[in-house]
This record gives sequence, structure tokens and C-alpha cells, in this order.
Amino acid sequence: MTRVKQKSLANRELLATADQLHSAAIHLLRRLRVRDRESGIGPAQLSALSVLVFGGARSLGELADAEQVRPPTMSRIVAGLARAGLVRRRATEDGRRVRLEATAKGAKILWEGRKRRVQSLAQALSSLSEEDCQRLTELSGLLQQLLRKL
Amino acid sequence: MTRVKQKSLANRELLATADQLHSAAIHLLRRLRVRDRESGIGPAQLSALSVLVFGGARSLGELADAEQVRPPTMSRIVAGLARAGLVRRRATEDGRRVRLEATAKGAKILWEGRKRRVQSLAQALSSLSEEDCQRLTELSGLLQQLLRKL
DNA sequence: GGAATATAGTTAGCTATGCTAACTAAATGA
DNA sequence: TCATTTAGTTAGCATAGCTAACTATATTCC
Repeated sequence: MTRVKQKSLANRELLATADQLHSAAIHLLRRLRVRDRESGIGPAQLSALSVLVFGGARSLGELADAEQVRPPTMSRIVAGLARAGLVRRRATEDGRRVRLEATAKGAKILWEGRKRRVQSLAQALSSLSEEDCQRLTELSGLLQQLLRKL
Repeated sequence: MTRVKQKSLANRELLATADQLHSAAIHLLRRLRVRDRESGIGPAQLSALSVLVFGGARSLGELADAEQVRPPTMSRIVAGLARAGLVRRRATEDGRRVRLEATAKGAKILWEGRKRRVQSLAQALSSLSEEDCQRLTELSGLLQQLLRKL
């Protein structure tokens, strides 16, 4: 019965890969966080804003779901964004709901921040060999797939 | 002069890859954060503890550097960990420095938390096709390389 | 129609986590 | 020895996470 042995080995490899991915994600974001501070806007606000800019307008509850955060938390995050003029609250037919949309200023700030972050990464990427760089592109595609399963 | 054009095209691809990796890292950790809450210990404490458990004992300043955080912030994080009995402060020859080390309880809690996180990830991995899964395993090592450049 | 219930957001109050400024204590060195 | 540098802590502020409790609007059911 080599079957069992194979399965257990594969499982151990799976765990090792998962571990590597987890660690890589943590350290990646920790480095990039430094660049985010330049935007003068907190990480939660930045992330919520990015959902509105790249994903389009939506209600507070939907935004809270997207950000994996409770409504009261999102309520305060949005309050900060609105105070800074980066997000606008719109009324809907349903008087309970609000429609949240990014302002032009919000979109601009987000694009600039994203540019900074991504440039740091792209710079690191460019120091790798041509092949490794291509492999990383392939990897990022696989990661998207993985996320859909998570 | 196709050189310029090629470079600009390559650069655009680089940015796209960087963007994908960044987004993947954000969403990966956001999903896994849910599992972390089960440990009853905050994310910053968990992360600092993991440095001590997996990376070994070190001073407060070194830990702050590793976590990309200012000394006062780390001082408080460590205070919380010490209060919970997960970390021990040891005196060194240099009277100013402290040597921080994880306790057995700290190591245990961390391993359990890591297990939960990594299991979620491993489960998602196992739902991919055999080839994709293998490819991801091969490529995850590349991420470590990338991080060293960042 | 009108009362009971359900749903969307907000407010209040707690903890944790980030920062800078200012402090204490120990080591270094001129 | 006495000034300076270095390590860590304390104090005080802002952001961000949570639950509990509240308000206001929709929906349901009699």
C-alpha cells in the first residue's frame, strides 16, 4: 500500500508550500506597508478605498463583507474617508442603505499609493533573471486561482 | 529603436505582475486572519511571537526591526506577550539590553495557530489540479528570493 | 391599516496597534 | 569625570478591530 505513504508525503509538501506562501505574504506586505504610510491615510482606509475605486460603488454592508470587517468598523473607516473627502455617501431608494462611491480625489490618492507600492515590487522583480521573472508572473496567476478556492 | 519600446513593454508587464502579487498577498492574509482570531491573541503579538519562536531569542530593538515597527510599539507588544506568559525577558551583560525569548506556552500557542492557518491554505491548495499544485510548490520558493531583493 | 419583525447603519465603549516626544538607565569615550 | 550615545519605557494621540445597544426604514402578517 504505497498509496497511503504517497498521500501523507504529498500532504506534508502541501503544508510546506502553504507555510512558505503564508510567510511570503506576511513579509511582502510588511515591506510595502512602509510605502503606504507616505499616503498619509491608514491601511484600513486605503484598503476600503481600493475596493470602491477598483471594484466600484457599493453599500456599507457590502464593503464590510469585502473587507472582512464588521459593519461598525466599516462605518468608522468610511467616516474617516468621507471626512477626508475621498468617499461620498449617496442615498438610495432603500432609505436604510447608503451607496458609497470614491471621489475623484480618492481615486487619485489611491492610484498614487498603488503606484508607489507596486513600483517597489517591480524594482525588486527587475533584479531577478528574465526566466525567474516570467515564472513569477505564472505564479501570480496560480495564486489568483488559489484565492478563489480559499 | 525597438529597445525603448521593448523596455517599456517589459516594464508594463513587471508592474502588472507586481500588482497581482500585491493583491494576492492582501487577500491571502485577509482570509487567514479569520483563523488567527481563534488564538485569542492579536496579530502584532502573534507575528512578533513567531519571530521569537521560529527565529530565536533576540533583543527588543532587533525584534522591532524584524517587525518593521518602532521600539515603543514593540515594547508594548512584548509587554502584552509577557503578561500572557508567552515571552520571557532575560537580562544580558549589557544592562540596557533585554533578551526576549518565547516560553514553552508561547511556542505551543504559535504552533497551533500556524497549523490552523496553514491547514486552511493547504486545503485550498489540495482543491487545485495536481499539476497546478506542483507548479505552485515549485514557484513558492521564488517568492522567498524576491523578498530578499525587496 | 397597523403592530411585530427584520435589516442597514450608527453610536458608545473596550482593547490592540501604530506613531512621536520625552524620560530613565546603562555604556562609551574624550 | 562628565558629556554623549544607546536601549528601552512611559505618556499621549490616532486608527482599527470587536460587541452591545440604539435609530430609522422596510417587510410581514393579522
